[in-house]
Amino acid sequence: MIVDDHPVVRDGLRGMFDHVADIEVVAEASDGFEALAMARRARPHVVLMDLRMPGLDGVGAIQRLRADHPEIKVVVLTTYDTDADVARAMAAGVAGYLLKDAPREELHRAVRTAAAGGAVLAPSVASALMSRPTAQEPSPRELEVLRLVARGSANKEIARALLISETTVKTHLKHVFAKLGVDSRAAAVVVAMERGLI
Amino acid sequence: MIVDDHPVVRDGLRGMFDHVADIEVVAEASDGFEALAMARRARPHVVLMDLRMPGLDGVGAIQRLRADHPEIKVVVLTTYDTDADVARAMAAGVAGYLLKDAPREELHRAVRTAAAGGAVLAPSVASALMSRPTAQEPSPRELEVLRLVARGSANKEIARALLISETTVKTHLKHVFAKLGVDSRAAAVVVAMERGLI
DNA sequence: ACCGTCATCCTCCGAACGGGTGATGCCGGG
DNA sequence: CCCGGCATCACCCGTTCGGAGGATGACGGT
Repeated sequence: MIVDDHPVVRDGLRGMFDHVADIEVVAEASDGFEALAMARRARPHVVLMDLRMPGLDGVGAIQRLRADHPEIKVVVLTTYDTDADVARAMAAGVAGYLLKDAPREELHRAVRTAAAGGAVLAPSVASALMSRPTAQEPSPRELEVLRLVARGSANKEIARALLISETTVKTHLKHVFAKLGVDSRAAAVVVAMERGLI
Repeated sequence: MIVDDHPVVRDGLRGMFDHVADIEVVAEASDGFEALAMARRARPHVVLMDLRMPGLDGVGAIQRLRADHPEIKVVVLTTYDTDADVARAMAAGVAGYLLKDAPREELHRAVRTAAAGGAVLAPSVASALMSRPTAQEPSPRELEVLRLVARGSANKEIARALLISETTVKTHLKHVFAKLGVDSRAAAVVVAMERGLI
């Protein structure tokens, strides 16, 4: 099954599997909700899933999909390989993570490997997983503060918005700085954006 | 002609025009340089061009393409509609700007319109163009300062790095804030990243 | 029962930031 | 020729940040 919100990509993928004997495209969906509904009926062995989609996004869809149908293998096929995307996909339990610049042979191989119970990772994704031994993720509350910082809010404003004291805001930010390895709010929002945290 | 670095997208686009009588895909390219070489031989009427590509990117390719073959119409087909992307594409003289979530009918229509000398804009792109009457772009020097801010540098460090006084750095930043409509360095880097300025 | 994480709060303080006002020189377009 | 944008610099001043200490309670897992 193919899940992607771009008609162009869906057509391209279907075409790539058109003349492949051992792979059949049994369904297509353009967002997460549609994917769940289609999977229930079509019962695919493997799902090729984009991550960034309107409505229910890829990670949410994967979580529900794997809860409903643990036997279905999910291979992520996306444009981005940011730490946050990769980490969330891995946590959701995917069988593969490929980038959209992959050639058709790699896609064929990935689907077969996944169907056989194996795992497939794009090279850049593999290295992204390696290069984060101490990847400290900010807590939900810390991210909330960070998002307001990204909007240009001062600590005092953030305190008012979140109904906490300014001291607490500063404490949260101190922890965020430590976890992101920076020492200023400007650098923090840049790192957070690059990692897809906000 | 189709220009996109993703094989999946190229296949999808070719498939979309496969059974369309009045449109023929005469060439494909996976980056800007290849696009220039192919255009010279294939002489397409219309080029569907992605913007973000390895090597020579879309805007650079469009500029050279229009210099060499002014009669060729270029329609941008990309995932993003950031101000900077749209503005640069428009400045390069494109006949259309569509997003990759466009349905096939819209693509057909766009190619026909472009071939006939018309212009096609995705709705969100049109509104992006509208919503910037006073879109003040920071000057090169100001962007240089902003990039260092995004690295987390303090004004004093920026001054040392650029061999200017701290006062000058603050002046540049003051102007950047005014142009971006923000009042803090954190918000400035966010806006700059969203607009593709840094 | 204990330890780590999260979330909340406090004080003190120097450095950094952002706003205001003003000035100089250069350049290019009207 | 003059005006506006750019780049450079100065001084003042109030506010904000970020660092360095600490502290408390709640929760969840070992």
